[in-house]
Amino acid sequence: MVDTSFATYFRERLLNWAAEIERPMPWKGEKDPYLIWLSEIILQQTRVEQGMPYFENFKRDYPTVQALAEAPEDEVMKLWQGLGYYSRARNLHAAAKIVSSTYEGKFPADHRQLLSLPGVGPYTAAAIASFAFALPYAVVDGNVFRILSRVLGIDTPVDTTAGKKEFARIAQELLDQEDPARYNQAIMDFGALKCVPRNPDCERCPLADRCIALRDGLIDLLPVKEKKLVRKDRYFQYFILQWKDQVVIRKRTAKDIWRKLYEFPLIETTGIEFGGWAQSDLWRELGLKEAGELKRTAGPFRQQLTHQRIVAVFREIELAGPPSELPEDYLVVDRKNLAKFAFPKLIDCYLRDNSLNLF
DNA sequence: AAAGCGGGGTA
DNA sequence: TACCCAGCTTT
Repeated sequence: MVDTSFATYFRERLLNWAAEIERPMPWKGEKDPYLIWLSEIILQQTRVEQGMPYFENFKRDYPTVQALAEAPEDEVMKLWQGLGYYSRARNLHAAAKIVSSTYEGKFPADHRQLLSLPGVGPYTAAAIASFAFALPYAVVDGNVFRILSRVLGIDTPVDTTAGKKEFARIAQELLDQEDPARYNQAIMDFGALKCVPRNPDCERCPLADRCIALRDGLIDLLPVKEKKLVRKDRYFQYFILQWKDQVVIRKRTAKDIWRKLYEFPLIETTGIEFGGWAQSDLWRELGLKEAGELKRTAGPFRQQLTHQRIVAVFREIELAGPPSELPEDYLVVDRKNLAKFAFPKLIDCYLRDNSLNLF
């Protein structure tokens, strides 16, 4: 249980601080639940500056949830291109369809129903409930974990079930019931501007006089995370199979990175041994008797993802004519239409480098 | 409970 | 390089 007098102190200092600062954002003070939801999905694990242009683009192309629901999935993926965590785009589209049909285009003013939408978890449900409907649900995001663990000196790992539960309970107790939206906005602004991950501004912190971590010299040790990142290396060889102005691409459908984005035919190897590709099964699957004539190899390109390091080369190959077999998910497109498809950053970089003069 | 999922900013 | 960001879903 959080001490009542501490809760009062915390709220008051936080709200007073927030009243003094400015942090303009396109969705701040927004009342349309659709736009609030849209901004929250975009901002999941994404810094505000990075998400801002995407919010504007989605708002422009899909002014209403119905417009988004009616859009083709590939179009939504294309607009999301470059933002990462593409399941967000897929869930965004799916949720738009649900709201459009089941809820007649209106987001439910109910925390539990919000939580049931695909892509809406505890944080996002609380954000929509408070910002759109003034309901008393405290947001718990990375900022909140950091602030509460420091001020209260809690070393329970935040990336465990017990940690999530404990911090959620405390956050809910601290919430200002009078104006949940203002409070939620304030605590996230505070985490983003004042109680930042490294070198926080403790000298001018309104909570410094009661901050346990500051008193005990634990600022750099909190919050505690238990799991450490494991990173794996992957080696991709992409084949740009061309004849005239036609090129083969395919949609990624497996449960893997970049699902529902497009790429070129791919051979993945377990190591840097990039030879032997001419004998790959890929050519047989495409109904090609031989690998074709290699015109150029570009790369290696590297991309660092959170959990994977990708090393990729791009081999440009001239075919005499179209492949006789195109497996499911493969398609032939005109070179000038490539820009209509959503590609991972890695491939987008390659395409830009070559400014579409593939040969 | 643990793993998987992007891309970019910062120290 | 390592960590973090207005986290969620699947296994």
